[in-house]
Amino acid sequence: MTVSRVINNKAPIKPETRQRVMQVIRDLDFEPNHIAQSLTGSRSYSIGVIVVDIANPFFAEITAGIETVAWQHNYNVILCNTQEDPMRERQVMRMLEAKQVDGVIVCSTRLPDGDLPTLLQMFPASLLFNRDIAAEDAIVFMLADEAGMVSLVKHLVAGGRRRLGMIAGGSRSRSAQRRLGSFRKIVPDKDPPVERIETAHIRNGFEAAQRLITRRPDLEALVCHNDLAAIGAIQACNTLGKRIPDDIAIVGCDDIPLANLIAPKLTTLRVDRRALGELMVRNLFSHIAGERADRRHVIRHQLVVRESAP
Amino acid sequence: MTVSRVINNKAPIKPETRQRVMQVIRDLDFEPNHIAQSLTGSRSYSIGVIVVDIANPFFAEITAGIETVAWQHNYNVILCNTQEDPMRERQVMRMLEAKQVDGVIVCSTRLPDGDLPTLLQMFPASLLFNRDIAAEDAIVFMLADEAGMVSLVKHLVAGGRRRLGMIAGGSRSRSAQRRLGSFRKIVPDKDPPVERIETAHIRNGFEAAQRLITRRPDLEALVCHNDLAAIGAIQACNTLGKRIPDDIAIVGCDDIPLANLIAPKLTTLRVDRRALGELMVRNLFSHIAGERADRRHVIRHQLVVRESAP
DNA sequence: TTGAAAGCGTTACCAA
DNA sequence: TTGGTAACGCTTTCAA
Repeated sequence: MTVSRVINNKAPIKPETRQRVMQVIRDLDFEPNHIAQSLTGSRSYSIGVIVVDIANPFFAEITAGIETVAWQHNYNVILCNTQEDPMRERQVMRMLEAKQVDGVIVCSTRLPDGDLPTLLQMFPASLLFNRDIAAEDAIVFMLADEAGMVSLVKHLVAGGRRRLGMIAGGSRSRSAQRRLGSFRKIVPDKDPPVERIETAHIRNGFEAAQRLITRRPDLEALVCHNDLAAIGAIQACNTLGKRIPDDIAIVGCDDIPLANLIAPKLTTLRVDRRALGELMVRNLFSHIAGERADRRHVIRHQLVVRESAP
Repeated sequence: MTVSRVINNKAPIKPETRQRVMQVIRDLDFEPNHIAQSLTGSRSYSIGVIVVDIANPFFAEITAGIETVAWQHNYNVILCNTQEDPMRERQVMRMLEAKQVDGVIVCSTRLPDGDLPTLLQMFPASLLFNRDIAAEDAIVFMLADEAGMVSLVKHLVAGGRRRLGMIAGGSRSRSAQRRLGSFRKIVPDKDPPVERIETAHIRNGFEAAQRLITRRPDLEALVCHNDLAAIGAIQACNTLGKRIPDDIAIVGCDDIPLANLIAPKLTTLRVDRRALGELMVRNLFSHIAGERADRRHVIRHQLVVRESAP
């Protein structure tokens, strides 16, 4: 008991006793058993991080940020990769409950709206990234997709470009819906040409751009769902003999490393993933600590102007 | 007790009792408490994965492989990012011990040889990736850097190239030492030109290649420590007016996504990171299960021939 | 200021 | 085939 008090820095302890205990702890190389600590019901000092794909650099960097801060708070991270499988996500949550985690961060959940509240309330605290839902106590972090699109289009229009087209993302992706919706709303043209691609990869971006430009050779700019699609679009322009940015401007989203390496360098939107991860855990922890902070957070992209749309 | 037996599928249980218990478990939505299970001393059903940088796609993909198989075995992964800090690595291990993990996988440890055995023996099972050490019970997975270099050089020589140079990695990196050593040993030239770069990034590769080519304009091929350096070298060749692969061939290592996107596409060495991760946990698990499998494993790269050195 | 007793949810062991 | 009891290593509560 006395030892427990020393370890947890709890009064009252006579300074001399404390010293003596500390010495023995050192001598014995004693490390308190977290498992037993958790069992007594207080804290497990671990949080669950659920991501759809840890091999995706976007989530890997967020996770890196999360882990850094978690470690500073003496917490560890139980990493769960769902591989986009809602079933798996559900199982993972049950497992995290059994492991008594003090909180979860769920990135881009694939679970239906209806299931989320019930599942999340198994945890003392929960945070959803990239999924807006009116869950009772969940913290929500959203990317400001609409605002990002606004800054992109404003930048293009300010550069004197009027006829814009878009290569939009998959119809089931919510962020794709938000970006496309916002694009349609603010673009000068009332009925802008749009091509949807189910997966936003280079190949699809290439083909979509070819179709778009062939259909509307007078396009002055192409807004792409993400950088990969934009890189495909750049290749399509090369193939079709369109000069970038003189004939047509190209913008993407994400600022992947390649965006700054390709020629021409890509104008795009960036969000500091690592900082985002750090911010999210901090929020989760203050929630765990019972502080009632804001529950809804909107993270804005930063416009990165490069050669493809100066 | 009876419930425990049902959960763990242990005899003897009357089938009818089993059914009755199962039903109640379903009705109550009962999930056994892993924490308590761990405390009784059996298994914690979690393993620690220690990586120097989870934001590095190389480790992120290995981790993805590990997580997949761990999940199949009902295990979870406690992810620890050491950020190349040996101190942190030591602390992380103590923490994992306190968490009673059943095993650890340590990727590219930065700890000195002397400390490793003591630290690793805290765990029921341990696996080292990319660090060869004669630790008692640790499993060791090594990349066959030497063999990879051999296949690279053989390929270049078979293409009729004799005068090879190398952009080698940092002097403190063991894999850089192995690759450079192997290069020197098998290259036709007895004293080949070599430039070392401390961090193998594009910028450094660019500069090193410029120096190398300026010093030895007759070079027929450049072997680079990794793909990033190789991409820098490609840019340097463009700057200096050297045509690839006609004037000079370039090869890298790693097969990062960019290697297949850049022009010319890069000839390089690949290792299937995800499969490697899966292989490693499988090994760890059979070790945990007490099966005495091989303890030392060498993973060979695969030569990927592309345009930069056909 | 210290420590004895009870309890956290499970499993090992043994008795019924 | 079943279930009572002790034990895992800690913290909470209460008494000394």
